[in-house]
Amino acid sequence: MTKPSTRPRPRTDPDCGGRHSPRERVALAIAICERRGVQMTELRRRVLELLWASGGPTSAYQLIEALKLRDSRPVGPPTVYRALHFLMAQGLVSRIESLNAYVPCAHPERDHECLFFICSACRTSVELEDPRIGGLLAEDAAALGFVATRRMVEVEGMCAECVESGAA
Amino acid sequence: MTKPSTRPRPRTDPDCGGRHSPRERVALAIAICERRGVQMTELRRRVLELLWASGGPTSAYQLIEALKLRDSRPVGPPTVYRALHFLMAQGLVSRIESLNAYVPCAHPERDHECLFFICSACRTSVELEDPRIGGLLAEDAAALGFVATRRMVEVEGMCAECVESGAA
DNA sequence: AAATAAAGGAAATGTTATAACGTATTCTTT
DNA sequence: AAAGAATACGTTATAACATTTCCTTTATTT
Repeated sequence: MTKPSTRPRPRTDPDCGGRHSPRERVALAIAICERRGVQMTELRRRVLELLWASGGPTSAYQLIEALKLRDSRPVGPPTVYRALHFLMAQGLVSRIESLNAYVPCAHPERDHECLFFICSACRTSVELEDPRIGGLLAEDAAALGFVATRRMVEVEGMCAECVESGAA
Repeated sequence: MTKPSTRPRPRTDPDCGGRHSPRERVALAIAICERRGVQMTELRRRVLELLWASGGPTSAYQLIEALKLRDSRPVGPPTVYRALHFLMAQGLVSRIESLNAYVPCAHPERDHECLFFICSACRTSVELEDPRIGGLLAEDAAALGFVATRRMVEVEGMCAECVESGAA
C-alpha cells in the first residue's frame, strides 16, 4: 500500500490537479480541431489516443507497432509521421528531442512552454509551465536580435518516485 | 563592404569579446585534458579541430566525411561517436538535440549552461550563458523532487543577420 | 456527378547511433 | 626493457529514427 505523497505534484493548470483522463483530453482535441476547421481524422485520433494511453514518451515506431496490433494491418512510417506532424502543428502533441519521442500535450487550449522533466530511470516525463523561463529566453533572444519560433527545454534526471525507491 | 554592427554580440565571457580562434581553443582543450590526466589523442583532437573549423553545428556523419577526406582512409561511425562522447564528457563539445549535431564549447574551463540559439536559415548556432535560467530550472526541479543531471535549452528561430538580409 | 484538394498507403531510401568483436597503443609495475 | 592492465581504435553488422516518391482513396466544393 502506497501512502499518498505530500510532495507538490506536477500540475500545469492550477485547477486541474494534474489529472487528465485520456478520453476527456481526446474529446477536447476533437473540439479544438472542429473549431479550427481542420480534420481530426480517424488515424490522427488513434495516434493521439495511443499517446495518451501510453503513459510516457513514445517513439514513432512504437506507435507503428501499436497501430499494427489493433489493425492487424501494417502502417508505414510516413503515415505515422504525417499524423504526428499534424498533431504537433495543432499543439496537441510535443516532441521530446532528447528522446526522439512524442508526448500528448495536457493543455492544448493554451499556448504553453515546452518544459519537460524526463526521468532516465522510469522513462516518464512531466510537462511544466513556467512563464518566467519563456520571459528570460525572450529577453536573451532580444539582446541577440534573434527572432525565436520554437523553444525546447528538457531536463534529464531522476523523478521523485525513482529517487525514493532507490532506482539506479 | 559590411558596416560594423552595434548590436550586442554574443559573448559568453565578458572579457573575450566572443572571439575564439580555433587554434587557441584547441590548445586550451589539450591543456585541460593534460591537467585532468585524460588523453587528448590525435583522433579526438582532429574531431575537435573539425568542429571548430566547421563554423556551425556538425553531424557525426559530416565529421566522418571530413576525416575521410583528410586521411583517404575510411573512419567508421563508432570511432567518431566515441571521440564525440569523450569530448562531451570533458565538456569540450555539446550536442544540439534538435539538430542531431555537435558544436565545440567556447568555454570548457567553466561549467556552463547549455543554452543555444539556432538559426534555421543559416544553420548556425550561438551559445549563451544565462545563470538565471539554470536557477529557475533548479527551482522547478526542486518543487517536483526531481534530481536534474543535464539541461537542454534550445531556441530555434532566425538570427539577426538573416533577419536583416531577409532570408527565408 | 465532376473537379479539386486533402489524406493515407506502400516501397525504397536516407540519416543517426550502437552492439559486438577484435586489434593496437599506452601506461604502469616490475 | 618486459609483462600485464587499461584505454583507445578499427571493422562489420544492425538497430533506430525519419523522409522521399509515387500512387490510391477519401472529403469537400462547385
